[in-house]
Amino acid sequence: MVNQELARIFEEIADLLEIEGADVFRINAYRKAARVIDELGEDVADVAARSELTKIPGIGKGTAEKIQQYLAEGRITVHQELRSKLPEGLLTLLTIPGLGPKKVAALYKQLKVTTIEQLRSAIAAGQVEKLPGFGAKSVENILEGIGFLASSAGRTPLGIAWEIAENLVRDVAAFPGVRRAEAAGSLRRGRETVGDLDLLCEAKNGPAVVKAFTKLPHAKKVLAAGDTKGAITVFNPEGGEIQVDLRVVPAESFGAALQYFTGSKEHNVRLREVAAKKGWKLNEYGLFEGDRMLAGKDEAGIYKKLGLPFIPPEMREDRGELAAAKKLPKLVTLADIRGDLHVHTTASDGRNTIEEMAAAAKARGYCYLAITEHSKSSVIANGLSADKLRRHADKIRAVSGKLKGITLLAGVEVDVLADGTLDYPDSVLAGLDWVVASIHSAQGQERKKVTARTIAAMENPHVHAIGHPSGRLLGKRDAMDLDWEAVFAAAARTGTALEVNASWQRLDLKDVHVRQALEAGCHLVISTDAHATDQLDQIHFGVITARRGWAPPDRILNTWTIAQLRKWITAK
DNA sequence: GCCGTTTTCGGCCCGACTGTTTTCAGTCG
Repeated sequence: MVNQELARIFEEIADLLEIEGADVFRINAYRKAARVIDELGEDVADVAARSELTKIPGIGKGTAEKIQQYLAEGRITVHQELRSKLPEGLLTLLTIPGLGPKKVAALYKQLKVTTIEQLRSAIAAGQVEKLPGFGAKSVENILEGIGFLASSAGRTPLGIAWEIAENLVRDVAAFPGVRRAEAAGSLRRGRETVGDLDLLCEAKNGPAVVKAFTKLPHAKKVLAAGDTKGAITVFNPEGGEIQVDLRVVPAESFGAALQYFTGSKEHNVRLREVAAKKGWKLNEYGLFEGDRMLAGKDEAGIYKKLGLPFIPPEMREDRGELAAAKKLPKLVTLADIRGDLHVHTTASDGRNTIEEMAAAAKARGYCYLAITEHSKSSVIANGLSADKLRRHADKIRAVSGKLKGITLLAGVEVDVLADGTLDYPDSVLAGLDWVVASIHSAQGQERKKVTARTIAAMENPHVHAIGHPSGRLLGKRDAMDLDWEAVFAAAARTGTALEVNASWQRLDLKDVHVRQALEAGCHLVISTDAHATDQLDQIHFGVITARRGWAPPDRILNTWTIAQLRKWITAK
């Protein structure tokens, strides 16, 4: 948790320095430090204990000292000095769309405005409009920005954003003159939440397409409408509105634009550095040597020309993908998945029967499906008694015997109880083909306890995988305070797979933990935890998350044949 | 403030749109 606190403080230092008008590169260095600490797989205190802080890319002597000061004293001098100079409210003003550091500084210095309320009053009194650099229109925009802030849900979960984007891409593709349309941005990279949607389309007449875009019936507001770019907001089921940007580009630049707008911003900066070293320039129109275009029609051509392999969107996070370019792993794809090893039926809290789930899995082309109901302590989820579970297993096997082309595994999702014991005795678990162990209760226990529980479950020879290992629910419930290094080491040692739960509400393990687990030698299983046939589709989000953790197919159990899978189960 | 198959100093990615401006600053991605 200290990682996130430190990241927030570094971000705050960057924001405050920006208001002060400090050197941009110094500001960016703090932002970079914030990001790498936030994404660091392990506890920054452990890295500090090994005196390896400056080995983290983006952490130099200065930030390392500040991290050490924070670990020792719980404060950072520069941060405190900035906070005593600038009121806290300025950071809130900075979150208003359209209001940046320069304008916030002007509002503070000239009108003593430090809160949104004071800003409203100053606007009402006509003071803001008179400030140099402000005017009637900017005042209007600030008021709209305040309104957007109040109605915005913040970042939107990938699963929700995906559906909105699919519909909009279809709309845009249908505009006259549009040859193709695609979603870019963090959605294409598969980030677990997205801030806004970035769409891209190929067309000759930019202004006409932008006009059609801003006239979409579900456009709530029009934020911008230029010759090649439009921005609107649309209804967001998560609450409020979500911003959607559209860029219109010609065919010869489509790949460059797709690359550019897919980001991440940090990945693009690295890529431009590679281009600059060769004396070239890379922008959203293409890769150029002087005026001569070297690439831009498609993304792959740009990477190739720069001497790099095609880097999949999920890897473009500036997490070492350029440095590793010579030996990038071959990432798992949706087509590699041969089965789902965590689903429920009406026997516990699912909505479909064994037969229905099996038919849906077969329709997806799966070779196997594990039915894993809840265990008896999960009363709310209608968990099964040991007797009911035995009879259910018999039924699963009976149904499996009648099916052609797909094998059903009689499994269970057994609760790991608060004391680390499992919800069924070994004798019951021994009679099953596949056992997922999950924590559903006492998730707020201290680190030592939740870690010991998880490890105890893995040490049971009948447990084959740990379900949704962190227990988080995106935006709703925090992850358990696990000692991840200990968990990964135990998973590798005991030969227990860790689940990448594909439900977009969970995405658990998350991307950085997937990568860390793989480095520790763990095996993974991508499962939907589907409670209905249509939820089997969510496997897609699990695959994306695994790809973001650089997962190759051979380390993911459910890309294997059933024979390989059974061999691995027996080995445990 | 970081970083180094050119460097321990001098770089650090690039462009669109808007609004307030008479040529550009601020914001955003």
